[in-house]
Amino acid sequence: MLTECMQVIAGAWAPNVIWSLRAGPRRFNELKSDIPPVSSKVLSARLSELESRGVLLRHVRPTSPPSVEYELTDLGLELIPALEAIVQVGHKLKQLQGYQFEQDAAE
Amino acid sequence: MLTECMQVIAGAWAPNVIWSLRAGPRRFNELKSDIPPVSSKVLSARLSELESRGVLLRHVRPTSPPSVEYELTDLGLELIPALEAIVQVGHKLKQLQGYQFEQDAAE
DNA sequence: CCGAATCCAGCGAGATACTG
DNA sequence: CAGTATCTCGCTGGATTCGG
Repeated sequence: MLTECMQVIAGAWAPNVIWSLRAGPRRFNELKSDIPPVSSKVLSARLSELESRGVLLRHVRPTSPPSVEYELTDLGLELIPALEAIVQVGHKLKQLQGYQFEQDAAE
Repeated sequence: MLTECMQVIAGAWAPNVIWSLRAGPRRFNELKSDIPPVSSKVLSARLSELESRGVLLRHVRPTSPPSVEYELTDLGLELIPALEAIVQVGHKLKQLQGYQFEQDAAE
């Protein structure tokens, strides 16, 4: 069970995508800006995976230039507290024993 | 921040190890039995990583044959609710839209 | 029983370039 | 703007073997 369920947030930058969407819908290039090291290819792959898993929704607006918005589903929103809990533990580990993390500007 | 904190549960079978230890201390081969597909090498690697990160403790008992127990630290225990939340979402996705998971005997 | 050492293969991520 | 198409490369995990 655990292993399969973990697939929901598997893949590079998947947690970051969910994290970036926690405050509301965002567009492709906004997400790309939120997560500088991610490439278009990988971001695109992750978004389509997360969509097919029911974590997020994709809205295409027939404007010119094209505009696509992504937002979390109700189920996707339920992942936020989980990620927050992990971040909490990470923080405490950092403080308690000076565990070295790499630099990362994003909250 | 998120990215570094996620490192705490990174690596194959790391979440499973934490999951298996949630009910109390377990020995190396018990963990290996709990997580059939994991190899000794990887389990060993993961345990030492998780130990160095402060997620779990390693107790060596000077018996013969050797006996080593692993148990979660307080910080490690804080990860349990996070994993449970993810499992909850996984379950709901499975039910709501018949998303196909692979077979897995473990709870 | 609990690992460490070695070797190897695969997959997935990164870079780059291109399109509607 | 929002992706897709290739290609390469490196890491990580699997299998196996050996040791305290």
